[in-house]
Amino acid sequence: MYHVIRCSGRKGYQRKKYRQDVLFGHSGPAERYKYDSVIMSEPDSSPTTLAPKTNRGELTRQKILDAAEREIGQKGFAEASVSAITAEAAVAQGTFYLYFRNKEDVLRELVLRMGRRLRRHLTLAIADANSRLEAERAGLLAFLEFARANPNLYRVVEESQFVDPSVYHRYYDDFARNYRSALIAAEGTGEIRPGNAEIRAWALMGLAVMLGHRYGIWDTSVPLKPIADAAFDMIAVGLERRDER
Amino acid sequence: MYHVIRCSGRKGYQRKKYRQDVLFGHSGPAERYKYDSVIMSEPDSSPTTLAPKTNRGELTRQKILDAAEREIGQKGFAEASVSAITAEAAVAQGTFYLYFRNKEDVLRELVLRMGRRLRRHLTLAIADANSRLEAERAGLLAFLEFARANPNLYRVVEESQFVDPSVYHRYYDDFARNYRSALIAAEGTGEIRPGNAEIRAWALMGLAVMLGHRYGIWDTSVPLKPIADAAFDMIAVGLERRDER
DNA sequence: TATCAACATGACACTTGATTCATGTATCAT
DNA sequence: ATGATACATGAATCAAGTGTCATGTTGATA
Repeated sequence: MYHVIRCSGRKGYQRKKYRQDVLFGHSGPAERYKYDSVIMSEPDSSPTTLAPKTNRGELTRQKILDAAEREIGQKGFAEASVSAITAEAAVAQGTFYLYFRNKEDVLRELVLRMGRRLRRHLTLAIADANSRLEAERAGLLAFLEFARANPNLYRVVEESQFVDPSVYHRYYDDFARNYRSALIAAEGTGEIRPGNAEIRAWALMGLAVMLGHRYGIWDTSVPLKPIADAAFDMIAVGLERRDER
Repeated sequence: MYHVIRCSGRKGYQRKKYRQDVLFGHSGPAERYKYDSVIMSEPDSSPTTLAPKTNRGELTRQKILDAAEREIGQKGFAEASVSAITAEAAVAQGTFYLYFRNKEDVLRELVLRMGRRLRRHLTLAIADANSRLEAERAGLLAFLEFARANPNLYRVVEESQFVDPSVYHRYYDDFARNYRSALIAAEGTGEIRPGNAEIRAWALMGLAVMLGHRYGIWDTSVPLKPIADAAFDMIAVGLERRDER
């Protein structure tokens, strides 16, 4: 014996404001939702009630994530609606909220995904470089190739800057930290000239990001190898004319 | 003798979709709204009916633009509402639509404003450099200073990428073109090593943009001179260790 | 001081789309 | 089978703004 009334008494419906201060107004602990742990590691350990507990659930979650990557990557965060994402994923709207608290949440997750995939890609590409400079050249090329192959993820990361600056910063900070260490190590072995590794790391990232945008996303026709080589040449040798002698 | 009826018969209300294909669905000529002409020049010559025709109008327009710069710069495009902008500008909501067709329009205008101001700033900063490399160093520092002094405009430009990719591209393309010319000229005089000027230009812009974000916007406390110097050192001399003798 | 563009106002009609929730369906251990 | 738990559904709700328009107000010009 049950009631046939559907969706009548609402209750505390209250739209959350996107971004800024009171990001997730109510739940205190949710604030730390897996950031500190997962960003550098592989497996997903979610402390909230949102993580799927079965294989079926994980599959659905991935379907939604994939759909979101395409939708947000192509239309942008604002234009990509949850309904479009769920339609694309072939699940009901409500299913979305089984795995994500809101649209921001998927975006955050996608930034992490990008971080993991890119890191893996770069690690492989650099694996058999014999020097830092060689790694630099290979890494740059690999980055450009990754950008061209994953324009959606690429855009998602850039857009995260405006949706949740903190993930965006964390994303770059992570890469910067690693980069910096690598440069310092290379200084130590005398492979490169001593210099400010921190600033060099950010400068090199910026260089890669812009070229990735310009030649990976924007202009997808030109071959990437010459681009990487030309940029590498500047990085390695500098603009200054070397005196003949 | 007039009627007291207010706002009754609506009519063809029809929300426009932001961005993409049918950017401004109805009016054909509006499509070309001043892009080709104004982007590089100073004065505002607007072919539509939106341009103010009196001094009073121009003043109001500027008030709105200033308010929009702050609102969009701080809250981001999505969060910045037209009503908040007009409130900040101390004008009525309807006044907004006297000068701009929609929120996108102001953003576009702000990107142009950024372009003009930055160009002027850089031109002045570079004015008395005696070589391309000196100009490079001075320009980089000036850029970082500009970014730190104009965080709102800086963010607006970055966000334009997702609101109207074409203005964003035009913005960078303009700078790239100039930059490229300067590099080619410097090659000609033997001030710098020959190389791919196009790619160098984009690489250098990317480097500046990232450092501007990192040390101009994100971390506003560190002094900028050392940053510019360190980055310049890498640009000029390169990472490669120079063999002694 | 009459006239008329240009400028300004602000209430509100109208959409959009995020989020919730009452209800259903798989799946699996016992 | 039974029950429990996880997963899934999608119609309904409702806050948030955008863009419009009927009506005032300014101020320059004749």
